[in-house]
Amino acid sequence: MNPEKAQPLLDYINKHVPLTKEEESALLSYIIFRRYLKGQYIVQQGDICKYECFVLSGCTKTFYMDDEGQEHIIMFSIEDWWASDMGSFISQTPADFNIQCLEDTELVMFPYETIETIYAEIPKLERFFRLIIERAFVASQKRIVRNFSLTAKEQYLYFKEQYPEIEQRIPQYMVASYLGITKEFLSKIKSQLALG
Amino acid sequence: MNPEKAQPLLDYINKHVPLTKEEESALLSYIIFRRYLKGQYIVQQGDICKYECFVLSGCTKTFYMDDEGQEHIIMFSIEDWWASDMGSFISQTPADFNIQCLEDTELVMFPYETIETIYAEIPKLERFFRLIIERAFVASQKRIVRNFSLTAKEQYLYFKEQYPEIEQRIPQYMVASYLGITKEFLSKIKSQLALG
DNA sequence: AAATTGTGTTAAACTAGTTTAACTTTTCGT
DNA sequence: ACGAAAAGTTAAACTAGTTTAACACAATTT
Repeated sequence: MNPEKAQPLLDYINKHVPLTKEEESALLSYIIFRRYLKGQYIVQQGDICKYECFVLSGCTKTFYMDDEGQEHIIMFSIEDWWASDMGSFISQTPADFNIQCLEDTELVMFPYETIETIYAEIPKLERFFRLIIERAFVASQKRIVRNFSLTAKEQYLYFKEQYPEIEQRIPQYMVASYLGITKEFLSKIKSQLALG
Repeated sequence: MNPEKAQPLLDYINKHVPLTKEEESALLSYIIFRRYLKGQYIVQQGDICKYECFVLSGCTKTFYMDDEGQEHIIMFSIEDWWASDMGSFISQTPADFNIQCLEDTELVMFPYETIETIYAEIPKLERFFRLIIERAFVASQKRIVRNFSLTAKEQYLYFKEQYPEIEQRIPQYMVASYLGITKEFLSKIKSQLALG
């Protein structure tokens, strides 16, 4: 892939595991640049997730539809974040999640067919992925803790504080879905906060 | 550490990444065997978590105390599972969680001071930890999904089905805490299930 | 400029799960 | 075997968050 486009990814990787020029160009030969339009799906529930995606620009939501047709947003991904259904990717089984673009989005895609080659040829990247998945796991556990111990209002305030950029870029009903509450209740919370 | 005691760990690792005899004995020189009694703490909230622990026998609970002094159980660990506060371990910051033994428990402990040496000397183990953390992350995400979309009764039935061994070994109020509901409500759910 | 679609608000009726409190049963140390 | 402590049950009053439904206000499309 085009080395210029890949710079934000290389910068991100180099923060965790410094790569040589040779390793960088080896990596570039195994990954793919791709552009999606707002509304397009990167992964659809039931499909096999064939890529782990690093977001260069734009914004995606990862969500699933429950049996009643209700959408539940699991995460948003913006610049320098990852987007994939990891359960589907690592075991090549049908995806639980949809990943859809909320803006025009540019991605670097790590294909499943080349990921083992990448690990074998550039062992530092096996370390890199261990490090970022460790952090993702810790973040996921902390989210479970918040679900248990915070009220909806507290969770909303936490979201605002942690992801102020994201709140600006997405409609409020998606924030509600991410927090696991109804849009009506989030509206109520916001009007309470506006007064007090 | 004593190779005989370590066999369940080696079997577990070999399922993911087959090790040579040399690699096995190198690993054994870096890890520690330890026994804890029922009630003892392996990690205390606020301390630095210095070990990642593999459970050889026994059972632990990982939990935290909220501001109101309420205990919230995050996970149980039995034979062939891991127990640690990964957030604390990987960045050597104060632990969010307590880990306490619910039975007399035997562990293999991977010390923070030797973990980088282990990765450097036995690169397969960097792969091994990547693989198990990937799975842990996927499991954690699935738990978030269940929290969002299942009722308390459904979550209880899921727990029973997934971890029938654990339910036999721990008091019911701890199951309630793990599910994020009160013991009184779990009691009600069970009596409903006993009828219908 | 009108019409449609997507997004946000308000309020009343409702429900899943909590709180409190009194009670029963089981487990455990001596 | 006994008493104390830990674990589990029941039920009534309560509350955080849902549902439904009607309305308001953009933003796009025609």
